[in-house]
Amino acid sequence: MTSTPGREEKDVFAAYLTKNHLKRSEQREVILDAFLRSARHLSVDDLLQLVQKRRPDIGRTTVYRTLKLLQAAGLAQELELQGETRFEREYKRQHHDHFICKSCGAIFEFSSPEVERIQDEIADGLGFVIEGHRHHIFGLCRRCAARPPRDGVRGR
Amino acid sequence: MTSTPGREEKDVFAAYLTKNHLKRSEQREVILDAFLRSARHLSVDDLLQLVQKRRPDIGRTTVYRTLKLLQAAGLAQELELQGETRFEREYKRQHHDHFICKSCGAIFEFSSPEVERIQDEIADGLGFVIEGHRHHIFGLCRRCAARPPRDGVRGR
DNA sequence: GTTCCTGCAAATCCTTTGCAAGTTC
DNA sequence: GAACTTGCAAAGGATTTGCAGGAAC
Repeated sequence: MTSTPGREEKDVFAAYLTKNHLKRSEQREVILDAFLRSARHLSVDDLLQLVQKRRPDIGRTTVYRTLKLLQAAGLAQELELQGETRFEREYKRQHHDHFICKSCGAIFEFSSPEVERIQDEIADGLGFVIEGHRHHIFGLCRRCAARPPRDGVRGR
Repeated sequence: MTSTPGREEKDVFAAYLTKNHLKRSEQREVILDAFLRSARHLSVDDLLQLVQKRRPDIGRTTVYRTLKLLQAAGLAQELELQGETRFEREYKRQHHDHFICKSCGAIFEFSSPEVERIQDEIADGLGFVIEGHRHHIFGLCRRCAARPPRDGVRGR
């Protein structure tokens, strides 16, 4: 019966810290909170900006370090999209993959149990044990496909 | 009727250079040749070493620059595998994706028309125009899955 | 009080760029 | 000779690390 949004993740993080003899801090709380409230797929800079709106004194280094912790705690996942590093929430989220629009930078998520199944079959054939996968499709989203291409437009 | 291995690629490269008012050079030939003879999935360092076996005076910068040309000419493709940048041959190769063994670093290729088809269907549903995709599966290869895990062993 | 955190500056790593000298056309 | 290439050193961008001072336990 969690009520506050992100409550569960915050508990998980607290437990992670305790278990590893680490300490809670104002900074870590602000960073986690910003991460949880944020849109998906943030860059380190995106997150830093969000964080600094509330606490301008929090440094980039701390954001990097906290993101590592969040990953270790299973709350965040790193993504390499078109050469850019991004982070998204991971906790209790269904596995999914990404479409990336090369024109406007929009990111769409999708998932396909069928693809997962085929993957498993192929892996079995090779005797390969799957731990994870990344499946990125890039191209043009509906809007950009409809729109006449404008050079050099590459949003985030 | 090409006979020399890589003959075709070399011709393509020569044509690319001519078409773009670029010049041939000993260095570019050595680098392309090393690239074509090499195993798949080389890092810049791998390639540099191969090249320097024959011509120790060729610099890293030139390898970077030549790889850009090879990509532009459609001969090489860049791959981001587990945070490492690698290059593989692209010319007239069937599209394929990769399994990466996290323990020994081995890379296996696979392809699945079925997965491609499902992808297309999903993209259609979103009105998305696919330009390409990257599908990486990581886990343990047959040998490493059978072997007791040894800490810290992470080959290339 | 001890251990852990934080922010800064400095260090790394990978890749690109400026430039003077050498090559190719 | 004009235009392009090369290798070096320096610059860049992203991320990590050393360290002294500050906070949590």
